[in-house]
Amino acid sequence: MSSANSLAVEDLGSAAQRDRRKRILDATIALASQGGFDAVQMRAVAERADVALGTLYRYFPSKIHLLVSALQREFERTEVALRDKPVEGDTTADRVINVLKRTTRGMQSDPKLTEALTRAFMFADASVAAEIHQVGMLLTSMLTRAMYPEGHEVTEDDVQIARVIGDVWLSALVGWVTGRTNAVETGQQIEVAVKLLLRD
Amino acid sequence: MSSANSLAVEDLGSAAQRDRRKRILDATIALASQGGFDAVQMRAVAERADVALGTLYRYFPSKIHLLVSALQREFERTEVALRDKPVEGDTTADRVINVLKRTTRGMQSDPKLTEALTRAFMFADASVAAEIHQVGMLLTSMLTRAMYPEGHEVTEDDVQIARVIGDVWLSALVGWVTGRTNAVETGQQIEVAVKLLLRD
DNA sequence: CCGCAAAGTGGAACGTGTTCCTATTTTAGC
DNA sequence: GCTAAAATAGGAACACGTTCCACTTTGCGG
Repeated sequence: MSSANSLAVEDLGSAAQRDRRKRILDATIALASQGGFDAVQMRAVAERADVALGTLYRYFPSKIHLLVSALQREFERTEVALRDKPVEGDTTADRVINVLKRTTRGMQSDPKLTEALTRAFMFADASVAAEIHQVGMLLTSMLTRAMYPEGHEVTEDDVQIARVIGDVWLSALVGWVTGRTNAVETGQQIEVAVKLLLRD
Repeated sequence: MSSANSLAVEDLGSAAQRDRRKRILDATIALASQGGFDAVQMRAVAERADVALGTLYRYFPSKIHLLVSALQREFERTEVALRDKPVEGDTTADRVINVLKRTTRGMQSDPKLTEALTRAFMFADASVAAEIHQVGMLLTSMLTRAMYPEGHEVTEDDVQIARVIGDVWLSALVGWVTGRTNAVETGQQIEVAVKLLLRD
């Protein structure tokens, strides 16, 4: 189970190792941001991160692991940023829509990067389940936090609704990434779904 | 726009060409069914379809196009089968759930094939937009037909709801394909979403 | 400080998707 | 039926993800 996973930050003992990991993810983001999924080439990442190819594979066992881990780091940063700026909006639906639109806008401001991360996420197979699960939990918790003001209890139903919304958001993102929908339509799609799901 | 698309059946003049196309898609399905996405290797498909590699690429410009076109053909067959057997169920939600569960069961009976087709669908980039769009339309129309008995007018709102349901179904399928959820959970996920979305 | 196990380096090598090129076969128009 | 164009065959070649190996460096327990 754990043999094929990416090395998480907590697993890394020395500062040099944490730094290597950071350099690798930075290089990944930079290349993705510039040329999308195809531009994230393992040799290029290794070179840019000043790391041997074998080392890169020691930290991240595949290109997909690498990109999903990069997504995870970005998402964690987004979540921290959200914690600082509590969500505005009077109703549950409004707050959720605001969170999603803010996040979506952020991603749309760097289309190539979003394309790379989204496609990696969707292409991931069972070996990336652990990393994918992490991202899914982050997304769900971002949404449930938006649904309720501080301290409110979150029921199992709420989690299910959040998951459904997360699913729709992902599908909308995929549609946008693949050029089937534009930014406006993506926003509408999310709004429709949230309003339908949170109309109480 | 059209330069990079797969050759559709309508584009093919001669019977020999239609037959080649069919052989290629048959080979694709067979290989996918047996070994999943990775087993669908272009050389293997070409050999099994008794076609040169160059010819394969002339019919389908990439592995993704090939698999998405195979998905499209399978989906069209599913839709035809559904037309014959009208959906049972008293409420809108029941009918939609039945259609989706029936389709999902069909896919789960051939996990490798489903894995191959689903991953191709999710990995597709902008160059496959046309084929993807076709599949999306098929799915939406399957759902709207399930929502209403014959002849009822379908509003824009209905289409939007159908799209949201389709999104959730796809995400659920991806979760199942990647081993994050099992068959039961997948069914529940769909049921939850449909009940939330069609509760009027 | 030594010695050794773990981690990292540099690069060759392999598999599979994709491209390309040259013959050969099929098709269509006359 | 003949010929030019299009389609197909057969296969070499290339790109990039991935694996592997021999060597060097790092870090740590004694």
